[in-house]
Parts: sequence; structure tokens; C-alpha cells
Amino acid sequence: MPKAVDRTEKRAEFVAASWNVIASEGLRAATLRRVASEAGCTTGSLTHYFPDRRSLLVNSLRSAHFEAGARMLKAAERAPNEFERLQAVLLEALPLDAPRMREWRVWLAFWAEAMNDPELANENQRRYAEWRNLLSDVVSPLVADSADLEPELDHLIALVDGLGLHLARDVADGRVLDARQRTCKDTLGRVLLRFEVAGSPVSG
Amino acid sequence: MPKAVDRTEKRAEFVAASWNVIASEGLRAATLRRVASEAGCTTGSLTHYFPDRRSLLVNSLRSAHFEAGARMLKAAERAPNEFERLQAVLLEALPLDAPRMREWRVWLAFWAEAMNDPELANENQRRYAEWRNLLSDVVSPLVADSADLEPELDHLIALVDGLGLHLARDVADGRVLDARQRTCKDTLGRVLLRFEVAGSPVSG
DNA sequence: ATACATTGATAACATACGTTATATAACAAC
DNA sequence: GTTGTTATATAACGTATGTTATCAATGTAT
Repeated sequence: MPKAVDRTEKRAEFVAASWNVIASEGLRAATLRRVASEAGCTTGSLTHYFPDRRSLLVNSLRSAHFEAGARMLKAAERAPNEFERLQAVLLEALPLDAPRMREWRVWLAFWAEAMNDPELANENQRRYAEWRNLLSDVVSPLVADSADLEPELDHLIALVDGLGLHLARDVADGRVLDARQRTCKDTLGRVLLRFEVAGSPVSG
Repeated sequence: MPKAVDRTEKRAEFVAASWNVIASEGLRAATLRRVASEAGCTTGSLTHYFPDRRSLLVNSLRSAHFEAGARMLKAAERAPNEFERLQAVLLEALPLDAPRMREWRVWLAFWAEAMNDPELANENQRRYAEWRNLLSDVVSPLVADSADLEPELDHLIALVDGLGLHLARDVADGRVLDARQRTCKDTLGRVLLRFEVAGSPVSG
């Protein structure tokens, strides 16, 4: 009897629209009217798929996490050996092209909001745990002393977040600076040197 | 003829009030009415010292930067030798007590906003340059090859930002977890090991 | 003591928001 | 073709915001 519409896909369209708005104009600009207009609809349609604004935004963050997770896994699978796998995963985590930059801008916007929103904070912590687990699997074969694993993870995660933060935050005009990108890769490369000789890692 | 009021101090009071609101409730909660109420006044008074909301917020961010800078300098002066100076400065940069946590929460809120606000982005870049200069002075005596200085700075800055980000973002209830703090210090300590033997630093 | 500029409170204003309600259009089922 | 349910658009409502205007209080300078 009803009109045939794939609700899941329709929701995904609105989520994608909210990404675009958040990444390019910020979270506070992601109003129902603005997101609906970005999706080519009106608020009347949008509110039929999301009960309220919070629901849309939480789904948006979750979806961004899911997309990034899938990318990480793919990057890990492609690598020919353990060291290059670590390198590939960490490089994949950084905002080194437009889609990943968009992701980081969305995350950064949500992190600020999560400081005063337990639901968003929870969503972030879940994603963080998954990311740490994935990284643990990749780093684990490269450290001889298992006692070094957790500290190495803390180090690498903080490093990636710091580097990504700078790349994402310090481009007001939306363009990524090549020099910045190269510096990021170099920094990462220097830290990864101690993993290069697999089986005899140096911790420190 | 007019009433005698120290305009500079009055402005500072409003700025301090805005810190409190931003740190505890977020930037979007920092409305003129809320900030004025936090300062024990009304918007009528507030608007006599700041022409508009933007002006208040930019001053607030700038003031937070200034306060942090002063703290860094003091921490650097206290240290007895070069290695401990680096250690002290980096530790001082992290949100390891309530006042510094408040600063980080304010910064994180502004970073998200700066992505779409050139004026705030500029303010951040200026602060970043100063922070890098200060750190450069502290790290410089500890690296033998001057070619290693800039990469080490990139590494340390990213590390501090990543660690601070986690501490500031992942405390929804406002309390700092001791375990998290210890992990942070440990991570920093491990990285600083290579600077400990001054004069024979290892880069990588 | 009086004048008067500044402080600060109150309130109005236009705007934009999330939300909710209502009306129209579309389309599958019978 | 008629019916009935869903999708979507339009619009109204209440609220909160930044801004601006107005008015009373304050206290120094004359």
C-alpha cells in the first residue's frame, strides 16, 4: 500500500548530507533545515527518518566511525608483511586526502561536543576501543617483550591523534598543505624506525 | 565625572566567566546571558565591555593562551638542568590538574570552532608558533645534530596534543582518572628516555 | 550641591532553531 | 478505479539567541 522507499538507504543519504555540512561548515551549522537542504529535501522528510536532531547526529558519528574502521581493515589486509602493515594502517588513519580530511573534521567537531554529551562520549570511547584493538593486532607481532605492547599503543595512538589534529585543525581555507603532509609522514616514519627490524624491537 | 571602574579588570572578569561556562558546559552554552549570569551581571553590562559575542570569545581564547604561556615559562625556569627542563615543560603542558584541564577543554572547544572561523584559526596558529618556539629553546640543547631538532619538535608537539586530547575528551563526568594520568606520564617518560643522556641523543 | 557621563539593568526586536501539526502527493493493494 | 498508507512539503508554534534601545542608578568633577 505505501510508497516503496528503502528506509535504510534514505537514512544513509541524510547521514551523508550531515557529514558534508559538518565537515564544511561545522556542527552548529548542521541544522535540520540545512541538512535537509543539502540532501535535496525539506525538514518534513528528514524528521520522518530521524525522531530528532540528536538521533541524526549520533548516527552520523557512528557511521563515520564505521567507515573509518572498514578502511583500516582493508589497509591492513593489503600489506605484504608486518612492518608495512603497521605503516599502512597508521598512514591510513591520518587525514592525507580529501575523504579522510572530511572524516577528521567531523570527528573533531564531535569531540568538542562529546565533552558535554555522555552519549557522544560513549560513542567515541567505543570507537577508540575498536581502533586500539585493531592497532594492537598490528603492533603485537613487532614487539618482542609483551610488556612493551600497551605503552607502544599509547604512544602511537597519541601520535596519530596529535598529527591528525594539526592537519585537520590548521587548514581554515579547506586546502591541505603538502609541506604539512610531508612533515607528518616523516614524523611517523622516524617513530616507526624502531619497528623496522622485526624481532629485535627497541622500546624507548 | 563617570563612575570609576577598571575596564581592563572588568573585561578580565567576563573572560574568566566565559572560561568557566565553556569548560563546564561547552561553547554553545556560552551565550551572552549565561556568561553574564556566571559573572553575576546582566547582558546589559556585558555588552558595554564587548561589542559582540565574537569579540568576547576571541579574547577568551587569547587569554587562555596567554595564561598557559606564562605557566610554561615558569615551569622552564624552575628546572635545574636541561633534561628536567624538557620534562617539566612537557608535563606542564598536559591537563594533569583541574586548572589545566579547564584550559584544555576550552581549547578543544575552540579548535572545533576554528575549523570554520579564520579569526580563531589565526589565534590558534599564533599560539602554536609561540609554543613551538618555547619548546625549541628547551629541546635544542638536548639534540646533537641540529637536523634532528625540527623532527623532534614535530614529534613531541603531536605527542602532547594527542595525550592531552585524550585526557580532556574522555572525561564526561568531569573527573580525571588517575590511571589515565599515569599512563600519560609513562608514555611521555618513555619517549624522553632518549634525551636523558645529554650530549649523546639518539634520534628515532 | 549640582551636573552629567558612565555603568548596568530591563526589555524589546528580529531571527533562527527544534519540534509538531497539517495538508498534499504518490503509489501499492484490492 | 477506488482505497488506504506512506512520503514529503508547508507551515505554525514556542523558545532561545545576539543585538539594540531605553531607563534608572552611581559617583566623580565642578
